[in-house]
Amino acid sequence: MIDLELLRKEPARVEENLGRRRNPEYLRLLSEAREKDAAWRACLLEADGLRRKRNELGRAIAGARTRGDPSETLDAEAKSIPQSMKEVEAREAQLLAARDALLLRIPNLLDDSVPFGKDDSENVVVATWGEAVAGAPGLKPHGEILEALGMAEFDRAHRSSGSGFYYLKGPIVLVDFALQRFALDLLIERGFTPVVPPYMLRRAPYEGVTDLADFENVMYKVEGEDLYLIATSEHPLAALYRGEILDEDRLPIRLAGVSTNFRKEIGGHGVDQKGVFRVHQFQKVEQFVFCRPEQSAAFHEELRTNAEEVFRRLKVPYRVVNVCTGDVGTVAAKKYDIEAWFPRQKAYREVVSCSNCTDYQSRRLGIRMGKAGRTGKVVPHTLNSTAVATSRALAVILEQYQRPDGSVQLPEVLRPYLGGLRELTPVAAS
RNA sequence: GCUGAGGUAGCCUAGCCCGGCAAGGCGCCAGCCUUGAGAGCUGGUGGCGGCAACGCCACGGGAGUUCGAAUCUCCCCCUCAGCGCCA
Repeated sequence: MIDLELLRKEPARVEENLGRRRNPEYLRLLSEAREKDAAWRACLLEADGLRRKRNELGRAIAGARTRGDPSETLDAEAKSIPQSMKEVEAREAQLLAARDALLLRIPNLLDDSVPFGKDDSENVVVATWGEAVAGAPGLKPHGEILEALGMAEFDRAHRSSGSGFYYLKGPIVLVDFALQRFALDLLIERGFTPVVPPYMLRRAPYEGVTDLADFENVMYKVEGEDLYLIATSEHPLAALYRGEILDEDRLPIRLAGVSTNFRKEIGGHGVDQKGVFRVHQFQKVEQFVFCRPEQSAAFHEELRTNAEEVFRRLKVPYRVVNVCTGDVGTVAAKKYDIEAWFPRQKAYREVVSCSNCTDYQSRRLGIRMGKAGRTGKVVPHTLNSTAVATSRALAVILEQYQRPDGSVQLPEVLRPYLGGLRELTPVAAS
């Protein structure tokens, strides 16, 4: 949620910023929210006046009765108030609810450094690492390799659970866990506290962390319960301190979330329909930070550096893009994507998303910061970034490290976590 | 799932039976005192609206009764404890 005070004081600035998202709907929401706010304030004044009168009369009646001198005139006058109050108070509540509902649908304000553009084709490359070398002609898609190795069941998973699901079997499971542990150790070394969060959240906290449209498009809802399966551990981590005042002396808070993530909508189908690149369920180690407002730009770079380090150590070439205004999403003020080089597809594809959400999530979640024992009005900033999503990392490793004979070498950096396993070779079919 | 106890300001608590301006403590801030810190003493302390004077609001949420609800009635939510079930 954007800052209401800012909207009142500098509406032109807010409007200009929202305009950069090139969606006229947002400007409409904005002007409507301003109208409702003004109407609400006028209505509040009116209601306050009535309440004042009621309180004064109430006190007069109580006083008269204490003196043993009840007044019928006062009683009669007091009786006439509730009727008019009912109407005004209903209008006031309705205006406030309408304003807040509008505010919840307005996206975050964009950072000035976000490039202007219509969609992901206009994202701006800000860094590249490693050499993007096209793979040999015989390279197989990662899903085919997994099946050939006997380490995945796609057809059976599609029958048991539907498309977008998979069984991983055998040594590839160890690689999945190794990736998570490798990323987690790297983050712990850099001051992050590992966290296994709830994999389901109630609706109210969930509305604090995400775009309302996600509820229909992205999230799985548990039938008969007020619970949603998490789409990323970012969400329960953001909700961890909902409604609390963070002690500013204990900021920043660096958390490393480890979870399975569930997503209903998984995007278009392409070359790698069979595989783990786009799936309804995957493991991820996530970076999350609560910090002072003035620090968030620096932390955004820190999270990006950590994520880059994961892929450098895996020796997977990548590039970093500054995601443009049309592609940045509702919650983020600025977002970097890291795109790994897939040598068979001869393309860079997204493996990491790294966002500075500024005060948007904190404000929706009612999180403030302050000194111990005092109430804070300052709203802390939140940031999140993938460290590693194993589905995507496995996909790129299976392409990058594939050998002509169909076996797959494993990244050296994972060896401490693999108990002597150095390569993937076919296992007996079952 | 059953039974019980609860939800009051940044935190902890009283008030509820019996309706009439929400009391106290901790913490925090300021002043006094002190070589300094602490202690002690005094005052202050949340949100919203308003240029301001000031007003209103705030007792989990909603509805009702009433001139007036933390307090009475109804519905709902959440937390904790015990029991049950369970990897």
